This record gives sequence, C-alpha cells and structure tokens, in this order.
Amino acid sequence: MSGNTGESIITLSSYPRAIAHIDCDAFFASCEQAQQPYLKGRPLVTGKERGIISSASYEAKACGIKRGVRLSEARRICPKLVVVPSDYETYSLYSRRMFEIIKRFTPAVEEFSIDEAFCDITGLRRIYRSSYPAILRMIKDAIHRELNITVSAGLSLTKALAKICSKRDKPDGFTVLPGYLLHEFLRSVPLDAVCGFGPNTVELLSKLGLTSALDYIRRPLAFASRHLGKAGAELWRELRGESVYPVTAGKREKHLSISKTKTFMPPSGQEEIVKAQLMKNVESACIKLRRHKLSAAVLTVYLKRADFSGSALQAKLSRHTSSTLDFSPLAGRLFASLFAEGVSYRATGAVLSDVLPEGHDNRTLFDDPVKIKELRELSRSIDAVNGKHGKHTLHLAASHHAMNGRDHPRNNPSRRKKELLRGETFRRRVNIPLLRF
DNA sequence: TCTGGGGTCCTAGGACCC
DNA sequence: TCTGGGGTCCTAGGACCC
Repeated sequence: MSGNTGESIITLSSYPRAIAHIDCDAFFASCEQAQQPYLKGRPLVTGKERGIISSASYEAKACGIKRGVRLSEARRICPKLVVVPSDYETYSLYSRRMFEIIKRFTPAVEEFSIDEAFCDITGLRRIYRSSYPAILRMIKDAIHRELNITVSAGLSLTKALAKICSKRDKPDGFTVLPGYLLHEFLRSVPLDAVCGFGPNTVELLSKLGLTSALDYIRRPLAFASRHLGKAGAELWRELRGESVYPVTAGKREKHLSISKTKTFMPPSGQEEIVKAQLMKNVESACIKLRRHKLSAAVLTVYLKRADFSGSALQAKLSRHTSSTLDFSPLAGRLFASLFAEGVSYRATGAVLSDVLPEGHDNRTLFDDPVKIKELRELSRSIDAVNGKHGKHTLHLAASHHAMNGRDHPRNNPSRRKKELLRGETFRRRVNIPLLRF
C-alpha cells in the first residue's frame, strides 16, 4: 500500500504477498445443478431467454459447447442438452454467499466479478497455524461443502500470477506457485493465458518473437512499456512477482455507465427501423438506470454497420436525469447526425454515463423544477405499468417499430403519419385493463 | 474467432489557454 | 501570419475483461 505519510521506510507491498484467486467453475450452470441435483452430470446450458448460451456445464463443454454459441447450434451438437433460462437472482445469491464464506477467513476480499474473488491472505499463517496453501484449501472446501459448487483456486505472489494459476487447472483445480518456481512455471504459460494479453497483444508479441510469459518477463521493462504502455509495464512487474495491483476489499457495485446494445437481423438501411432500434435501447438503458436508482448526464449512441465498423456520438445534458423523455430528443438528434443514407446497419447501442445516485440531480436555473418532478413521476408510473404488464408495454412511439413487426408502418401509412405527427411521446401498444382497487 | 451483450480503462489527438 | 512550449480538458477509438 502506498499513501503512507513518508515516515515508514518499508511499505507493505515490499513484502512477498500471498494472494489467492478463486474462480467458480461454469458458474451459472453450476448454480442450476446445485439447486436441482438431478441435473448434475448432465449437459446443461443457461441463456434460453436470449437464444445464446451464457454458461455451459462441463458436461456440455465436453461436447464442444461454449458460451456465445447459438442455442439452435448447441442443440444440434448435443440433442440431450438441458436448456434453462438465466436466473440472475439465484446466481447473485450464490455469489453473495460465496463472498461471505471467503470473508470468514479474511476481510481482504475483492469481489472481482459475480463468480470471481481475489483475497490477500498474507499474514494469516499464525492465526490458522497453517501454510498458505492449507488456508486456501480450507476456503475452497468450505465453498464446496456449503454451496455444493466447485471452484478453481490459484495462489501466488500477485494477482496476475494467482489468476493464471486458477485458470491453469479447471474445474475444481488447486494450483500454487511459490516464488522459487516462477521461472519454471512461466516457461509453460503461453501468452494468451495471461489475463490482459488479448488477441491483438498476443499477435504483436508473437511477431516480436515471444511465445511464453517467461519470454515477456525476460525482456527489459522498457520493452514492455514501449510496446504495451502502462498496462504492459504493470503486468511485467506483476508477472515477476512484484505486487502492483492491490486487493481492494469491497464490491464493484458502483456503475460508471449503463448500456444497452442490440443486433438485429437482417441488417437494415431504413432510417425509421434503425432509429426505432436505437430508441428502444435508449428506453431500456433508462429503465435499467432507474432500477439501479441512478441518474446520468451523458448519452452516447452508436451505430454498427453491416461490415462491423462503427461510429458513435456523445452529448451531455445540463443536468442528471433518469427520465427517458429527457434522453430521447437528444438521442434523436445524435442519431440524425450519425445516420447515413445508403448504409446498412446491423446494431445500435446507447450508453448512459456520468452516473450519479438518484437525487443528486444538479438542476440548473433554467430547468423547471415542476416539470422535472412531473417527468420523474411519469417515469415511475410507466415503470409500474410495465412491471405489471410486461416490459415495453408502454414505450416511446419512436421505438415502436422495434417492438413488433406486424404493425410495421410500411403496412399502414395512415398510422405512420399519425405517429410522425405525434412525435416522441408514449403510446399504448396493447389495451391495458383498468386498474382496480 | 465468422463476431452476442455489458462493462472498464488507456491513449492519441485536437481545442483552448496562458 | 511563420511562432515556443506547456498544461488541461475533452473526445474518439482501441483493447480487454466476463
């Protein structure tokens, strides 16, 4: 830890550290199998609602099914596949319980993602009268015993090394890398097994003649910084056993941005269709914002062309808000500048950033507080109706074409005209029964 | 890798200011 | 209207992660 007052000569990080990485095996699928034991041992995937696999059990992986694969494709490969919809509430519950178990052993637990944790167990040997590997083994066993899911654990001097270790042997793995074996170990670690080296970096390093993580740390630090910048230099030190990434206790709950993206098939060059897709994403992002009790001031919209290239535009509101009606006119203007005639698009996206907790909306003198309040209440009512009758029951007229193909404006010119006249307002899509008391 | 969706962080370049 | 150098802020885009 840096940030000392300058009086201490030795900083904490100059001691060798014992850092563990705990990574759940096929997390979503494992939660399902833990809850319904008859599913154990069977090929199972989650993601039924999207049609794309978000997690595959090891039995499914054995058939060659991976995350991101289309469901139809997976069913073809493995006819006996069990397909379930994602149940994020259950997964979050398992996640929280796993972090609680780890925290019983040490408070220094970083909730890195829903199914991964780093923990710093330096200095705990005396308390547990055990070696570091033995302590980590206790944690791993406790998770298995109490949650009935397996994790893969890695233990080494730094986060980067611990992560390589946990990935090394999956599922149910347990890999310890002490400092004196560092060089021997890294010789067998290919570049793409290093977290932080993606496809582009691996390609670059390969061209420079490197093949293993050992090759990388054998080059001078200047080599790392020159080719890979700050991140490359930090990773270089981490891989040599010098801890530069601290384990920061706590959650990563804080949102910096909220986004919604959707690819549509077939790609389209029709302005109103693409715009409707975008507006739906804007609406969904605002709904998500309100669900997390947040507000935002910056909107970025982007369009992805059929050739996978993309372009984006960003704009800032004068105050923070979570109301769809504040963002939609802005989105419309950004879209108008971004959209090009004669170009075919395959996806749109909306990103809300500069995020603050709701209520921190710093309104300006020019905004009418009454109107702001009304807009907020309108959003709340709309969310309530949608919560009761289904998502997007009430939606922007501008996103209407994205909702349902059957009443496409092409098929109904008079409606189209009416909608255009009506502009960006909320309208009914289905008849909503009268609310009863 | 024939490319789905939700995120974070870093960097290069331009605008603008002394 | 060629001019130094430096700081800061913003933006667009790239790269990577799960």
